[in-house]
Amino acid sequence: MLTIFNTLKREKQPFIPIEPGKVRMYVCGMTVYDYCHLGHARVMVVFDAVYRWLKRSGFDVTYVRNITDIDDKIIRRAAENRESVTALTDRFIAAMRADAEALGVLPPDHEPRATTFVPQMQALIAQLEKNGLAYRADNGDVNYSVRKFPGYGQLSGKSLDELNAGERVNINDAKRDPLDFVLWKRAKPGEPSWPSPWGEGRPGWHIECSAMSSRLLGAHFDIHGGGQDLQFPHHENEIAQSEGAHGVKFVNYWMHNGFIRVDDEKMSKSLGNFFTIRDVLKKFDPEVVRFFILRAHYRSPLNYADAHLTDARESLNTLYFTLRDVPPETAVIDWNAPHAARFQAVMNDDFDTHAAIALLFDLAQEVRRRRDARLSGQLKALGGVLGLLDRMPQAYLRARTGEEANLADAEIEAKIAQRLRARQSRDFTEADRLRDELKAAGIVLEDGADGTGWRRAG
RNA sequence: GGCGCGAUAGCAAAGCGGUUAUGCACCGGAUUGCAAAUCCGUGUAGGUCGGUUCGACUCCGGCUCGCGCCUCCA
Repeated sequence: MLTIFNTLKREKQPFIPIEPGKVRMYVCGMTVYDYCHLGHARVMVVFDAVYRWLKRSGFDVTYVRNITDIDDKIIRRAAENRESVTALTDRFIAAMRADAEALGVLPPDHEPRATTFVPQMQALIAQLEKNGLAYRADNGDVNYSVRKFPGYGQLSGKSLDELNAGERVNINDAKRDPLDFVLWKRAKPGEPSWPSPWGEGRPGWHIECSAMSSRLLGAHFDIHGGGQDLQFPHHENEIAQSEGAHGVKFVNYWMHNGFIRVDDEKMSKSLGNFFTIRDVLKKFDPEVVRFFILRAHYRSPLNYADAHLTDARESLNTLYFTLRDVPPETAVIDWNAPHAARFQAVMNDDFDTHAAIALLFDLAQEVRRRRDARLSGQLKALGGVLGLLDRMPQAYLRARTGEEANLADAEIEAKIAQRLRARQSRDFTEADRLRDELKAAGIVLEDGADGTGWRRAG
């Protein structure tokens, strides 16, 4: 039985799909005005693991991860770059997909772009207006009236009065309540805009997700995910919009992943302390990054540092050493076998990939001790459930990471052959010198019964 | 100011009212020409002060420190 920690209830609950056997899941994706950073990597990888596990559990899953391709920052960045909004967003969408693919993130079933759902957003705004929840402000914007929606604050556990008491709420005369948010923004000269009953303009950010989710998944669906920072106000606003317009419950299970941190602070664009995925991939194998993310609990904060990635790399190496030394026989999972049964139990406990990976290490040690090729197949297959250990061990261990200068395979083989001759004539000084020379170049040699193997230290 | 989360060994990071978490690093031994990988073995925990309990890292409360949200942010 699968349980999910539901942010709305602040506790783990048994997962009961709306329609038996089917899961409809929506995750807030990226605003595409720059390259994705590790925080974005975490959302993609965490919910990829959720998506994979739901499918593996036999559910027919429809997974939607949206793309915000119109907003203030996009418009500003396009102007700075002297390129069109479309050229900018197309470029960064392509980059995002390349990053996702590198990290082993499966494409969602739908990746809707906000700009292709403007009519649906307008229909939703019209419905909100009809339901008395939206009003036209003096500045030409259409705003949502949070006071008119009774459940406002249920997700974030905040009451409107508590929020209003806060010191940091912006004062905006056009809003009846400081927490009212924009549904439709009146166009400024030179900005992209769409005609509407409220004049030329563009959609507010929050309405995008309500429109895309209801169109692709229905007014009421199972799981909605995203980063913790979206809990308030974005997800709170989505609830207000969707429930306010459709009059039915919006989402059954809300899931939020923890932040990536740098020096114990949130990694974010506004703080400027972010590392892009592609920068990190210059130094580390993408599978190491995926492993690094999945071995933490998805709701915990995760500190980023090169030393921690190095730690993750050494750790993942151990699993690949096991697969290298005890080649897997078959990769079919026997879910009744002890490790697989426990793996299933921990994954069913709110997608505990951390515990699942700990189990992989228990299993790996047993594989090595018993040199059991069938058990090794279990290891590879269970890793595969998490999107790990899919490569041939040698390919992983010899993979060149990023841009670092490194010896060509042929040069390495030549040095090894040279060292072999030295060893055969028992010139160990020369042999060790050659080995040290390779080691300095990041190549580790391993003398075995059937010759000398090598790998990159990474 | 309001609301919420956390504090675990050298580092990273989990679950759990009583029984080895796990990984990396370290130390001793085996193996190896020496290494690498592997195996065997040892050690290092639970911020602080109280409470509940036969028993608390685990439950409750105070304190200290750190973090997040309240503003665009995954």
